Amino acid sequence: MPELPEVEVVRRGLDRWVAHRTVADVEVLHPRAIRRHLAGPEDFAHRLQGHRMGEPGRRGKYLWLPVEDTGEAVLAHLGMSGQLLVQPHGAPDEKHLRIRVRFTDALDTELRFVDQRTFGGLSLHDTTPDGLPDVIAHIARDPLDPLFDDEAFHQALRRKRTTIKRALLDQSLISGVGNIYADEALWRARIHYERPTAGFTRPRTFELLGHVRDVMNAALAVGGTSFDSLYVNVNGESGYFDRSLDAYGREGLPCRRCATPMRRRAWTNRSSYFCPRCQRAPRTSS
DNA sequence: AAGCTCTCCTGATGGC
DNA sequence: TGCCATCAGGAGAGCT
Repeated sequence: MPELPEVEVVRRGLDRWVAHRTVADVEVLHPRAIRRHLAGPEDFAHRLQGHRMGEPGRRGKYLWLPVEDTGEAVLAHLGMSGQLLVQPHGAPDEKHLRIRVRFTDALDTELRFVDQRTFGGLSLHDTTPDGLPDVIAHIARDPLDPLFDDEAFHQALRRKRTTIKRALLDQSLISGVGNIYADEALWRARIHYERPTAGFTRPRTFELLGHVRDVMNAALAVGGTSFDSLYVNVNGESGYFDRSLDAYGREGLPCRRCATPMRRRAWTNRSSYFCPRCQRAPRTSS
């Protein structure tokens, strides 16, 4: 599941293989992949044709390619299973190929959006003066953004009447964190996912943010190492980081700190993985 | 009105 | 073997 580190690896791939190329034509093979572009597939293709792509940006799990001369940007979200692949023209179509972008240059590669579960998609939007696509103005800065405000995040936690994992997944408070990295950071910080945010002390918040950044940087270090290999990491896979996970998916396996069997709990139509000894439940929850 | 639940989608997997 | 249920989950719509 692509979260911030995986999306950042994709952004680097786009920067290397797609930036500064001019679009020749766009083929939309599945309408759902373009549903956030309300004007439809023909409009999407027409607005890109003949225009040069700028350098890709990212905020949280969103990434975008500016269109150099129109003030618009192609916004991409990978959803659960989306991939952006740079492939040779002759490569066979992937089973779940949704959108193909060809370029005018002589490089023998095209950009492909492939997505099995079609939660992701591409769309075109105007950009705000700071270059952000206008539809993601509500998405908070992510923890790897130098302008992320730790103190403001702490104050927001104090104001909320919710629990910490919900807050970590709330993209308007902090972006880029999904189910996997939330569980990983909480395990590292020894915090139970149902702990109320209102009781967080400043040191506790700052420590948690440190763990969020550490686990994301560790994933980037692994997934980002080979992004210059054309067909490997331009695609949103997390590289080999899944071998390094301490919490996610480890139900029944010994906690890497205290050897207590890890647990999985149903939580908001998904799962939370945690160590029942290192991450004690708050009194209010059972 | 903030906070929570529901829904979209497809393929892998497991039970009977 | 076939059929149905379950699970994976990001994010926004919609409900309370």
